[in-house]
Amino acid sequence: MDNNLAESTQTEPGTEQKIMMAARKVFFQKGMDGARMQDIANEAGMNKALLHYYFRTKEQLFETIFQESAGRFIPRVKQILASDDSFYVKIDRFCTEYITMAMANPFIPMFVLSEANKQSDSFLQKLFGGAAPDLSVFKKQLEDEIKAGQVRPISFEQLLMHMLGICIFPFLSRPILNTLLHIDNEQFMQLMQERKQAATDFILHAIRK
Amino acid sequence: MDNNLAESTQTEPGTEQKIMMAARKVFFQKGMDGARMQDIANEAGMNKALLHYYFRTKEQLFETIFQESAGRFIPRVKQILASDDSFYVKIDRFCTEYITMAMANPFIPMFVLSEANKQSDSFLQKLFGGAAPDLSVFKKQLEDEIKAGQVRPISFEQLLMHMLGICIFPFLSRPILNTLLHIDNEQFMQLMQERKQAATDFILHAIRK
DNA sequence: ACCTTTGTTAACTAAATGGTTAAACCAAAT
DNA sequence: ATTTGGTTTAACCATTTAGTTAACAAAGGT
Repeated sequence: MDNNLAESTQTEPGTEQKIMMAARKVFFQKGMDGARMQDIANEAGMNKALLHYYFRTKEQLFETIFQESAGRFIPRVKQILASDDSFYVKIDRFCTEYITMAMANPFIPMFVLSEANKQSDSFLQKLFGGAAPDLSVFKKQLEDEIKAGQVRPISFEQLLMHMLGICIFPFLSRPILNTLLHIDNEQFMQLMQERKQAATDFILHAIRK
Repeated sequence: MDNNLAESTQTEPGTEQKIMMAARKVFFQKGMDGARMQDIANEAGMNKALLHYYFRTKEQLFETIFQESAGRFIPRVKQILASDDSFYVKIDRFCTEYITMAMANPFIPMFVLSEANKQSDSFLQKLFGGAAPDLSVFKKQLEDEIKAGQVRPISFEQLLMHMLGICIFPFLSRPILNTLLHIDNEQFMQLMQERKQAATDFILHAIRK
C-alpha cells in the first residue's frame, strides 16, 4: 500500500518526514502564499490537523523548508570559495558543483530567491547564521592573480555576480528559456550538463589576460 | 466612455491609471497570491469595489500588469538581438540597455520570472504573441564570427544564457547580494551602474580569440 | 488488565478574502 | 430644475483557509 522511496536510508519515512517531503513539493511549486495546508496534507496523504501537530503553524513549516533549502545553496558559495583550492580550480569547482547541485534541485533557486525577496532583510541575515560568508580568501586570490599579471583587472564583486548569474540564472528562467529556445525539459537538462564545462570555459577566458 | 491615456504625461492619472499604479506596486512586492485586493485599493486610495468595476476580477487585473511587465522585458531580447547592429555593438547594447532598463524597473525581473514559473507553459507562449522572438540573426552573426576566426567556438544557446544571466541575475538576488557583499541599496545601484561596462567587457573578452 | 502518553482523525470555528449589490454621487445634457 | 449616464461607496455574501477541539486509536510501561 505504501510506495517506498526511501531505499537509501533503509527506514521508511516517518510522519514528520512525509510532511516535509510534501511541504517541499507544494512550497516549491506554489510558494508560501500560494500553498494551502490542505494541499500539503493531501500530498502527504494525511489529515490536515497532523501538520499542525508536528509544526504548529504554516509559518513554522514554511520556515523549516525555507531554511533547509536556502541552507543548501547559499552557504555553499562560501564553502567552495573559501576552500584552499587554487584560483582557477576554484572557479571550475564553483561552476561544476553549483550547476550539478541545481540540476539535482531545480526548484530550489527560484524558491529561495523569490521568497528572499519578500522576507525582511533582518531575516536574511539570520540565514547566514550571524556570520556572513567570508569571501576574503577568494578575493585575495583574485587580487594576487591580477598583480601577477595573470588576470586582467576586474572588480571582485562584479566577478562574483558574473559567476552566480551564469550558473544559477538558467534555473530561474527555465519556462522562458524553453519557449525562447524551443526546447523541452529534457533538452534543457542536456544544456545544463554541457553548461558545467561551458560556464567554466567562458569565465576563465573572460578573466585571463 | 474610455478615458484617454494618449497624453498621460500631462494629465493627472485617472482612476484606471491609479489602480494600475497601485496594482503594480502591490503585485511586484507580494506576487499574485500574496497581494490582496484591499491592499491595492488602499494603495490607490479608493474603494475596493472600484477595482472590480474597472477590472472584473483579480485575475484580470493581475494579467494586465503581468502582460505589461513581461512585455517590457522579454520582447526586448529580440528587439536588440534582431537589430542590424554589428555583432559586438549588439552585445554592448544588450548589456547596457538591459541593465539600464532593469535599474529603472528593478522589481520587474523577479516578478515576471517568479510568476512565469507558476503559469502554464501554454500561457507563456501567448506572451510571445504567437511568434517567439527570432534569434536567428544574432545566431548567424555569432557563427560568422566563429568561422572568420574572430570568436572562439561557443554554443549560441550557452552564450545567450550567459548574457541574460550576467545582466539580469543581480536584480533577482539583490537581498542576498546585499547581505553577501555588505552593501545597501544605494551601493547596489552604484554596482549596477558600473556593471553596464563590466558586463560588456567580460563577455567580449570571454568570446574573443 | 489498566493507565498514560503519543499519534491521528472528523468536525468545527473565526477570520480573511474575492466578489456583488443597491444606493448615493456628480457632471453634463435636456 | 430635472433627467440621465457613468462613477463611487458602504454594506453585504459566499467561500476559502489557518487553526482548534474533542474524541478515538495505538503503543508502552506498570
